[in-house]
Amino acid sequence: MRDLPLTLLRALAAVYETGGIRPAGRLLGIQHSVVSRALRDLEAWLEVPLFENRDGQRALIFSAEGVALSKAALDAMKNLEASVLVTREGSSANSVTIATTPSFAMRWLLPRLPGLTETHPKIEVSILVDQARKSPMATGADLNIRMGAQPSQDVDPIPLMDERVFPVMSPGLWEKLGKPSETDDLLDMPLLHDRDPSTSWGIWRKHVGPERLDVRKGPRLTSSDLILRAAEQGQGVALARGRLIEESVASGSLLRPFGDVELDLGTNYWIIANPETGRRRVVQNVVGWLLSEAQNVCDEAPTAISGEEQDQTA
Amino acid sequence: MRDLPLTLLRALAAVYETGGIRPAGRLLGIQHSVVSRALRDLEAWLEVPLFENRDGQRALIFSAEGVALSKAALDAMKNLEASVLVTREGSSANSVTIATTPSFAMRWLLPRLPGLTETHPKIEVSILVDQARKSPMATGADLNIRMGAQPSQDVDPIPLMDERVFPVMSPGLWEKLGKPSETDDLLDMPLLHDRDPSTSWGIWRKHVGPERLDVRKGPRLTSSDLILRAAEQGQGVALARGRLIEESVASGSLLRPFGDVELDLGTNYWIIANPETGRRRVVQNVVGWLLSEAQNVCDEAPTAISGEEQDQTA
DNA sequence: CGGTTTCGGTCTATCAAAGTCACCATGCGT
DNA sequence: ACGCATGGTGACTTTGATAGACCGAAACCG
Repeated sequence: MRDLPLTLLRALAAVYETGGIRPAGRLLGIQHSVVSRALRDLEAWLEVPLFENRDGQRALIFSAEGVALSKAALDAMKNLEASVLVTREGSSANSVTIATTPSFAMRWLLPRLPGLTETHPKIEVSILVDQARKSPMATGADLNIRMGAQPSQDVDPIPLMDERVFPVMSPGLWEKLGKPSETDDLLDMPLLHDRDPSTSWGIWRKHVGPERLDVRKGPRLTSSDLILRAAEQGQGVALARGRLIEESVASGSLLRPFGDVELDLGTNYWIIANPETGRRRVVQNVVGWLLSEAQNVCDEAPTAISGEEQDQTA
Repeated sequence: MRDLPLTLLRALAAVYETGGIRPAGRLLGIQHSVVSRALRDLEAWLEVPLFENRDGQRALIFSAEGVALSKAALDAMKNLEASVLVTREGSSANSVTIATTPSFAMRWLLPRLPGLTETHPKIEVSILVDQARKSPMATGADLNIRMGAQPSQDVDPIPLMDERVFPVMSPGLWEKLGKPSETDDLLDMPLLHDRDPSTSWGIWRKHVGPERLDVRKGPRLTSSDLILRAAEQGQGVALARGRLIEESVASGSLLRPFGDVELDLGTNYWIIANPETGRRRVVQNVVGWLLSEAQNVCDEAPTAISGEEQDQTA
């Protein structure tokens, strides 16, 4: 611990994140020469080459060790960053920090936040977006919302809501492709792929078909949110989580070419409360609100919307 | 990321780990004054108090935020440290890094390592001890050995071996207590408790009894290894994992007061291979060796020991 | 009670690490 | 050919981490 060259590792993390030395310098707000020197010093200190072509003039290539260490360094930096944020914002008695994935935060949580402010005006919510590469509570957030099958480990998760997936595409692309309406038409469509295994075309093909579907063709993006954006821009068909695209379907930026054909994932969203802070009153209030929000949309109940907004929607 | 005061956070982590400013200074190999200033600067930068009694002269008390941030900082430092170690040692083609818990490394893996060196002389094994607070492969180790129920998440674990737990104690304590032999005698014994839920007396009472057993009395130690050491020193009865105390029972430093009464946990040790490096030949060799070692002791076969050592044991 | 050791806080001066700046060669689009 | 991106390098500057000495307070011990 005492000898860890933290600044050098930070530089490495920045290089890994941005993919270059000058961009890393910009990210860190320092000169690129410092980053360059940092990499050299780090390699000298480790006595292990982190790059393949350190001498060449063109874009650098990470070695296997370089990738591994960079990932770890970036991870550590992100963790620290998140923890610092939580420490800063979580000091108030009425503040609740929720950690979740970018896509869920963007597509489900953020649109509903105003409702929480109305119900509990005093609660200050901080949303912490992470990649869930750490164990659930490592960030120190009060609540953690995770997607996927039940996390079996030590924690006991609260089921938030179920999920189903189905293909979606932009209206523009739909018309361009001749308004397809049968799942067999997927064969001729550009597919958009996700890293999330529960929204993989392989599962869809297995349960719905068509069997001849080639699940390898098409671009493979790293974030569900990116996938949906690509779909909205008409770049292809995405297998979407129903919960995350309610708004896009309602506003017409995405449509379901195959009607109600969908694949049920069962309960797929879980709340994991921080064992240390999760029992606080405010936190429990937020949990209750989350559960009620999930209910509202799960069972129809468009009439269950609180009165104020009806003027605008009407 | 660019503004993270890494050295200050490292100082905080050291203070958290050692419990004091001067000790932290010793740990880091710097003056205590530096640590003191670091804490002050960090609090000023965060605008959040990390300690209750920063002005007082006596041992400092962490605030809630202080504990949370310190944990995160220490965690990040440990991760970085481990990754650096892996990067340094893992650069050879014949090196395999195994990450596991302190107790498993100490009680099962280390004693068997010489055998691996005999079977595969060229393989260089590095053992990385961690606390598993991170997601399985965050350290970059080639193999990860975990205890507990099957880790359901994205990874697909290889079952290593099963486990059973039973009470053990030192021969000295056993005689002192009048050589008890019935599980009901547990009522009058000092119990040693573990953080590991699968070796908690609560589970034992539920499946074996006695029902009146008070599972709260007795010291609560943080590491399985500590528990076993305490038991060997006659400080009480520990609920031990059978796999980890074979040597102690064989050498007579621990005994099983209740004979064969035990609680089966089923498959409880898992190997998780690093998806990036786990397919390397050497790594697969080590996996094979681990599995065969687990077999050797699982089904009797004391005769399966390779010949050399029989002289000494006879 | 005084002696000793430990604790943490604070101050100043110092020195190396981290950073700025300027310049170079290279490759890639136009 | 030109502009603009990429990295690499060397000389200079600044700032932050650090050593070292000193202080007061508390605990321990005879």
